[in-house]
Amino acid sequence: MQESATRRRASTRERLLDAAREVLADTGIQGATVEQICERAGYTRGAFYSNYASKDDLILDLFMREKDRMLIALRSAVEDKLEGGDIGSIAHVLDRFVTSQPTDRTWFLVHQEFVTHAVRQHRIADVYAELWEQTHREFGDVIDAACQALGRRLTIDLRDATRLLIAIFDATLRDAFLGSDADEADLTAMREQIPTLLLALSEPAER
Amino acid sequence: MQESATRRRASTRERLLDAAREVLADTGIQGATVEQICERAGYTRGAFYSNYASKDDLILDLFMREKDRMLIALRSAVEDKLEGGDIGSIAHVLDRFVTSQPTDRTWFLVHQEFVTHAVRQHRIADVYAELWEQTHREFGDVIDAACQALGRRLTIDLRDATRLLIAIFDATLRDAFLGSDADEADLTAMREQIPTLLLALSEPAER
DNA sequence: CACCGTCGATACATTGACGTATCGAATACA
DNA sequence: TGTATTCGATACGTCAATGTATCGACGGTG
Repeated sequence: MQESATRRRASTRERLLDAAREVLADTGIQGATVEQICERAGYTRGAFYSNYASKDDLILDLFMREKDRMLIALRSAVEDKLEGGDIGSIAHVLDRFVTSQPTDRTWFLVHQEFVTHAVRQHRIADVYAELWEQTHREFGDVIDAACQALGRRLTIDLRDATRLLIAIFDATLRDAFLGSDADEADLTAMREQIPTLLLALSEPAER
Repeated sequence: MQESATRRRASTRERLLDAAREVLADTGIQGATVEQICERAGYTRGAFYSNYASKDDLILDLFMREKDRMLIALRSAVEDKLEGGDIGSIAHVLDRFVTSQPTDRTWFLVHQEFVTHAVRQHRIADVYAELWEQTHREFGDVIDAACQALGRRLTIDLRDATRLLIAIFDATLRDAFLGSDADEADLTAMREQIPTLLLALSEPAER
């Protein structure tokens, strides 16, 4: 059977992708060399070229894996938050949702590269577009549900509200890592702002 | 005199920086080669090494020039808008201010590189910090003045409001360039949102 | 247990980017 | 106009990264 062979193959690919993620955060896509990636993964370049045709090939694979992982995490976070039924304050819902997102330096840098690369290359842009659309949908659902649970209705378009919150989230991460060399972003300020903002942008729902 | 000599020198540096800006937008900091930059500037590598010790050296110079240019443009835009005395609606003030900022693809990509680089390298981070702080101050002044002129008072911290608007601005650019390969970002949606947002986040000032 | 195929390591040739050293030309100054 | 200096071009050596080709080892299979 080729099962075991391909399983081994899948395993080394995982290790290569994990290593690529780290190296990429350190030195950027262009700065990362195949050798660095292999070294960190515990392989030599032979293993690499046995699995990927080029660095670009691996990058694309990494992007797709990142996208899938993010969406899975996002979706499970949404389900955790929404299906509990026991929704507390609007602060709690969004707060726990937001803090369930990865906020570490490596993640930020990888996705920063992701965006930049996507703006330049159309092949990547397609992958990103799907991630983007799904993220919007899931995030929008949470906001929507939170408002309903609190008996409020947005005074602006749900889509705009979603974009707004995502924008705040991204800017907060960026500012955090620009301002300090901590490994985790400090989100306390944002966690206070978001509920305030949502209250300001909604009104009691007529019933 | 050495005046003319240094003037010539300054001129080639300008051309090198202009070229670097474009190449950098195309291929990123790491991807850009000294040769590419020189070629686009109409020089050979000899001219480069006569002016800069390394690519990093030039990058730092470019960042400082970009920073200075941005702040000058920002400041003159603020003066234009505020000293007219004839402030129309809140939409007009912020609208004209926001649209006075550069919103082209090259600009976006260069500053995307800028941020990513600053997160990784502390020397760059210092330059960025100054840009960031000044931008905040200028932008905050505009918001403040706009509110006063309209007889409204923010219900949230001015600093938070500023961060909010900048976050929207940045996210709008990013989304625009991710979504299409246009050379100029479409800002119409944002230009409608911002006044709405500011109204929602302020109340009539007691007088 | 022996065979076969896959996977990863090693060695090699090639490319291209870098930085230096040297040369020629343009420009300033007497 | 002659001379000195500065700036940019050319040519070179060096080094690092790439991709390929080959070899050995390990694992599945009859």
